[in-house]
Amino acid sequence: MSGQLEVPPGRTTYRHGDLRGALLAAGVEMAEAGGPDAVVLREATRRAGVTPNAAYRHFADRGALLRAVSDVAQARAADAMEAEVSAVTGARGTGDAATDARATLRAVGTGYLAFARDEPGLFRTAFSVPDHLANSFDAAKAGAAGRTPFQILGAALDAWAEAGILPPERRANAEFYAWSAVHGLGMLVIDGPLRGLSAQMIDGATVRVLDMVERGL
Amino acid sequence: MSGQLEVPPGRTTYRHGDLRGALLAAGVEMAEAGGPDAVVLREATRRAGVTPNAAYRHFADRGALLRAVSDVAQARAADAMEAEVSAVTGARGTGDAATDARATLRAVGTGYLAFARDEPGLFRTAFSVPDHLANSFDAAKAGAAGRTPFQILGAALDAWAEAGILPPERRANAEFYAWSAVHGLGMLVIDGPLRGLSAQMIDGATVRVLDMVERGL
DNA sequence: TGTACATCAGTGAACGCGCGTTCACTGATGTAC
DNA sequence: TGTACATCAGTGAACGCGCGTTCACTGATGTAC
Repeated sequence: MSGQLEVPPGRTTYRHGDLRGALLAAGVEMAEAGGPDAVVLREATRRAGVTPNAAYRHFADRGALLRAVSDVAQARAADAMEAEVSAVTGARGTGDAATDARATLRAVGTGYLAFARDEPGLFRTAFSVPDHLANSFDAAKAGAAGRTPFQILGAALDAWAEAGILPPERRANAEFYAWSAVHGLGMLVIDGPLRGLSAQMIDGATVRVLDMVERGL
Repeated sequence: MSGQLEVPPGRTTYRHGDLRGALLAAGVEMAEAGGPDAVVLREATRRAGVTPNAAYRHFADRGALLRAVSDVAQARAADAMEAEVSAVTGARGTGDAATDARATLRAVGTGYLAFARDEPGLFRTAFSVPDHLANSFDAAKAGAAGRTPFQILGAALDAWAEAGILPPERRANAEFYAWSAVHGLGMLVIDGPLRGLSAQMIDGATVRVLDMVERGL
C-alpha cells in the first residue's frame, strides 16, 4: 500500500530483464523432460516467476514458443553432431580425402543418433515439429559452430563429392536419404516398436545402418 | 417413469452389443484425423452414444484404448503393404528368384510409405506409440492376410537370403536397417522438416531411399 | 416351459485439474527536450 | 542535470473448455434349476 508496485518474489525489479530468454529456457527444459507436448506455456511463465499472460508480450501463442524451443533443440543436435565429428576427425585428417569423408559422414550420423538417445525429448522436439526445408538454414537452428544439422550433413556429403566417392549425379538431395536412415532408427528406438532394444543392440544397429548408407549412397 | 430403463437415443437396447468394438472404431477414426494425441476416451464414448465411464468396462484406461487403436493402425499398414506387394508381384513372379525378391522388398517399402502419406494419423499411431519388438507378432497387428508389418518385411528379407542376394551373416536384424530408412523418410515427410516437399519430390526420394537400401543391405 | 436369481453392462453425477487466452489496468523505465 | 512524458512489460482476475477418472447405483440379460 506504499504506492509501489508489488515486486513478485524472486525478482528485484518490476521488469524481468530477459523474460523471453527465461521462457525459452523453461520451454527447453520441459521439452527435454517430455518432448514437444510437454512444452506448456503456463508452466513456462510459472518457472520464470511471472503471470501467465506476460508470455504474450514475447510469443504470439503457444505455437510460437514451441517453434522457438524446436529451434534451440536443433541447435543442440548440431552441437552433438559437431562434437562427434571433431572427436573422430581430430585436429587433422588421415591425408586421404575419401577416408576422411567417410569417417566424417559416419560421425555425423553417430552424433545424430547419440543425441536421439541422450536427449530423446529434445530430439523429438527438434525433428518432429512440422517445419519446412527452407527453414533448415535459420541461424536460430545453428549450434555453437554456426552450422545447422542440415548444413553439417550437407557439408559431409560435399566432401564425399569432392573426394570422388559420390558421383555428382547422386549428390542432389543426398541429404534426404542419409538423413532418413538415421532418423528412422532414432525414432523407432526412442519412440516406436524398437523401444525395448538393448543399448548394445542399438549400437550394433547404428553401425549397420551407417554401413548401409555408406554402401548405398 | 414407466419403470423401464431409459434407453439412450440411437440405441434400441439397454446393452450396446459391441461397445468395445464401437469405442475402438471411434478411436481409429480419431487417430486417422489427428494421430495418437487425438485419441480421446470421452470422445470415443460420445461417438458410441454411451456414458463416459462405460468405457472402463472394456478398457482399463485411456492408454489401453490407445494401444488397441495402435494395433489396428498396424494392421492397416500391413494391408497397405500387402496390397503393394500383390500389385507388383502379380499372380506369379518373373521366374528369377533374385529379381522377384528385390521387387517384393521394394513393394514392401513403397507400400509402407504410401500408407504414411495416405494415412499420416494412423501411421503415427501405428509406429510412434512406444512398444516392444516382442509384440511385433501379435495377431491384433496383422492385416487381412494374417501377417504383421514386421512379418511382411521379414518374409521379404528371407526371400532375399534364399535367392542368395543377402549373405546369411547379414540377414540377422536386417529388418531394422531397411525399416529405419523408410520409416525415417516417412516421419521426416509427414511430421518433420521435410514436410514441405512436393509429392513429386517425395516420390523421387522414395525411389532413391529404396535404391540405397537395395545396394546397402 | 416357467421361474428365481446373480451378473455385470450400463447410468447419472461429480471430482479436481490445468490448459490457452483475453480483458482492462498500472506504473517502472527510457527518452526527448 | 532536471523534468515531462509516452511506452510497453508486466499485473490481477477471469473465461470457457474438456479431459480422465471415481462413486454408488440400476435393472436388462443369460443361466441354472
